Amino acid sequence: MSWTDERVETLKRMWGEGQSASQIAKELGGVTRNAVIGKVHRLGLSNRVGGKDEEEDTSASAPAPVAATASRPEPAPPRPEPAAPRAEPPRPAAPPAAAAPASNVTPLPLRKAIIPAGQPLPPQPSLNEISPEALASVREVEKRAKRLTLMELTERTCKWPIGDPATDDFWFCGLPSLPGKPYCEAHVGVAFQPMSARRDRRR
DNA sequence: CCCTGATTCGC
DNA sequence: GCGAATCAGG
Repeated sequence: MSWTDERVETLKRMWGEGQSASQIAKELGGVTRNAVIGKVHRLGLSNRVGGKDEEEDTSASAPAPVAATASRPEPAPPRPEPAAPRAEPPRPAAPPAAAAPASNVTPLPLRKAIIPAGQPLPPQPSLNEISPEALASVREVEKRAKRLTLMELTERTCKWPIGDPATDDFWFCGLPSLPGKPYCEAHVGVAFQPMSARRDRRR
């Protein structure tokens, strides 16, 4: 893989959005995060500093403290080039157990899901299908959930959706997921149930 | 351990 | 220019 203009553009965009090098590498494919970081540096956009050239200070000149990975300034997106074909359609936010019962069937061939997850997100099981023990456990765990957003999920974070997707009261568990599983221990318990267990519990 | 970016240096 | 290896940290 080489750094085509398109790939560089994606790199710049994602880096500007505050995406991590590894996330960018996954998106691009064919490169490691090291390659991304290396390219970022070569492009000279490693640090988003306000001023231009910034030389080192040999003496004690209190420089403005630079926030590392914090604050995403996200200034007014300079949407220039009126002729540039933006081949990037609106990124469809993958609705897990979301609403939108409309005629589903995503028309867009969304290339790669935003969620770096392997498995699709299953619907929330009905409460009456969950064992009381597991339910209690889950509720306890959800108090400690890290409340991650979609973008913060990784292969090793629990992707169990919590809350109402239609409102702001929605996030993902985010606790450490079991190896090879998309959920943490507690949520695996309610996500993967033996058929027999579900039958017995059904009315 | 998981992750992050930064730097070096052989290619 | 490229990026794996390595470093330094959270």
